Amino acid sequence: MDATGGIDGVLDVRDLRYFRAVAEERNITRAAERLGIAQPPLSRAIRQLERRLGVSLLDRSTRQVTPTAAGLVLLEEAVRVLDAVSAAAHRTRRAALAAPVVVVTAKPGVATDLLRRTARAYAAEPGAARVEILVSGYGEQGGLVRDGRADVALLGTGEDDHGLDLEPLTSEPRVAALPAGHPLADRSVLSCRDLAGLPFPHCPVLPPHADDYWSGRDVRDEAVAAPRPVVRDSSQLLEAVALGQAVALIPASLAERNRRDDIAYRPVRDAGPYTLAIAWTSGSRSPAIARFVRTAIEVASHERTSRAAGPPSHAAEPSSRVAGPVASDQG
Amino acid sequence: MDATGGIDGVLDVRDLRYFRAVAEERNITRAAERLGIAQPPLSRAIRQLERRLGVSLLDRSTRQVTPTAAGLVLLEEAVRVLDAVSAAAHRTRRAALAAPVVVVTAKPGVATDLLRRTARAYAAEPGAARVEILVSGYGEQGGLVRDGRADVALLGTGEDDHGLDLEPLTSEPRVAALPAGHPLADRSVLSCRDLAGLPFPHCPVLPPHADDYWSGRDVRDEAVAAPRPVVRDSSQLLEAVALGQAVALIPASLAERNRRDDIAYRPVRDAGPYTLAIAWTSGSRSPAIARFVRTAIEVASHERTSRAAGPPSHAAEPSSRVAGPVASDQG
DNA sequence: TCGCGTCCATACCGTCAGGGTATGGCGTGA
DNA sequence: TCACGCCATACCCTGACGGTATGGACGCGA
Repeated sequence: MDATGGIDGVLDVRDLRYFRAVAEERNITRAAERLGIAQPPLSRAIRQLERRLGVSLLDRSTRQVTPTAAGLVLLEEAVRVLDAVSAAAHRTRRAALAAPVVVVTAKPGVATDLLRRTARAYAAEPGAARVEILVSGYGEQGGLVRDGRADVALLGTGEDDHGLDLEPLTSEPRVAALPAGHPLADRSVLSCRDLAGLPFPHCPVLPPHADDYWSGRDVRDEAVAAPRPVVRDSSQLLEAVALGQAVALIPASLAERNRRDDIAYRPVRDAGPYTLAIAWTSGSRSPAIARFVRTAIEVASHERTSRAAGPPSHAAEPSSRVAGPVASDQG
Repeated sequence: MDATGGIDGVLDVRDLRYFRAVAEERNITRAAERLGIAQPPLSRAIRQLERRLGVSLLDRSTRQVTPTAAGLVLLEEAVRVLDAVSAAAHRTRRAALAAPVVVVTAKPGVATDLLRRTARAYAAEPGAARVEILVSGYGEQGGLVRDGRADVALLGTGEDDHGLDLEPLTSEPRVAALPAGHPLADRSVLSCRDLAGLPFPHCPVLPPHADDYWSGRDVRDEAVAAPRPVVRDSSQLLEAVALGQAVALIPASLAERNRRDDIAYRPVRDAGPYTLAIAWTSGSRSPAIARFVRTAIEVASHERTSRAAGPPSHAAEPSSRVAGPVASDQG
């Protein structure tokens, strides 16, 4: 039970920070300067880590180090741990504040209206915590909740929602945004096949495989040779489209609010809808968060029923997921 | 940016292990011997942790230490982190094995049949990983997946499933198990109200509030003065009932397989069903796990359709949850 | 009320892990 | 073939962490 190593002390936050840097940079020297330490201690730390785990984590060819299969697993787990550690510090500090605070976030443009209305409705409830709204860029929401900087986020389902509990709020069709002169703009309706291979924008904070969010499908298999512009919010996205650098699948409401001559919006027959959901830390036991989530669901449901003129396909089905915020809410 | 403290190095696995022990034991001396260190270093470590976080974590009355509100938050987060760290080590080591392995677990009695059939169907698929079946006691399944000792678990929904992705497989009614001579055994059908205040068994590995699993409702509010027998598996549970120490809500199939004179089973009108689900690490990207989950869903669905004589309420609705195992399965 | 026991905090000390600097080895590309 | 880039090894030093000894506060029982 010692040669193979117990599980208790083999991994440390420091080890995981170090290994993450190396596995991501694929270069020990660069990783060392990213970490602010010298290269030799980092080399040694990684080797010690491999010895303690009894597992080879890196293939060390002379020009670069590449993670082994086990190394890739550890990288994924390391991100999870580091998020959890950061969350622990953030949430503990927030819990120590004199007045309770709920930090909510959403990307600007798509979801901030709903978020503001929810925050207002929540603030009107008796015993509500102070609400702090954090504006964030594309694809940042999931990370903000996971590492504890935010308690609750509004994000599109499938965006970056693993490890979070979520409840759908609203759903709307997605349309293709094309540069005005684009050949496809001549057609009145498109399908996902038409869009294959076109340059979809790239969101810098998401892992590469998450890019299927913008394309409505999985782009991992395809050799995406086309240069992919980097965007951080909807105005950058639309600008990239207008300049002919990209096409994108965007929520219909975003298109409606941004009618312009240099962009053509076209329905896409088989594109999945854009579903906006509220997300929070999986298994959170905070009454304030549970209360806020419930308020958001109510606000969204009221808005659906009040503007009942809209097509019924715009309504999100309530999730059948069993786990909700489990806090009993008598505070 | 230094007085308030950054987030980077304030928390360490060691700190969280230490704090967890203290917060759970509510006694530094006992926590120290549980950790296998002397008391003074532990005292110092906790104080340093408080200083680094800038947060008071413990109320130190003279006879015992009790966690503050922030301390309770940190305790919850610490458990999460420690599970994730343990999972990182376990999964990395498992990923380094020559032949890929999927470790699956279920409690004995209720779910092992389905698990075995799923394992057999999975093993027949091309390129399947080796399946290792881990038997576990009541309420252990969630923890086993969270800390990485298992990859996949079959468990009842609501049991201990936070932080896991899950997909319902089968659903069946729950019945009350009563000692043969119990007054309620005279009635042919019961309701949850009848059972309020009765001694439901206690599962040692679950946190106290999770006991509502056995009672079908939330027992946190009630002053449960009745002594609660501790059970670890279904035979212990039934024994406790037969001895008159407990009553329990159990899946109907378990009752059918354990007909005996000293226990009376009675339907409970408003008790929620027992839903068996397959659970895996939220956001897991392993093709083998995704494949196993899919096989389990197919096996369960085949069994539902094949014995179509059963009442339709026994069929679990497929979850509308968007996130499934995200791996593209071409391996 | 006194004394004892329990429990947490402080003081002091030794060890070793972790970080820094210097340097070597190796492969690649010009 | 030379120079550069990159990783590994050798060596030193600082400081963090754990142990022992001890003090102080509070509660309880005689």
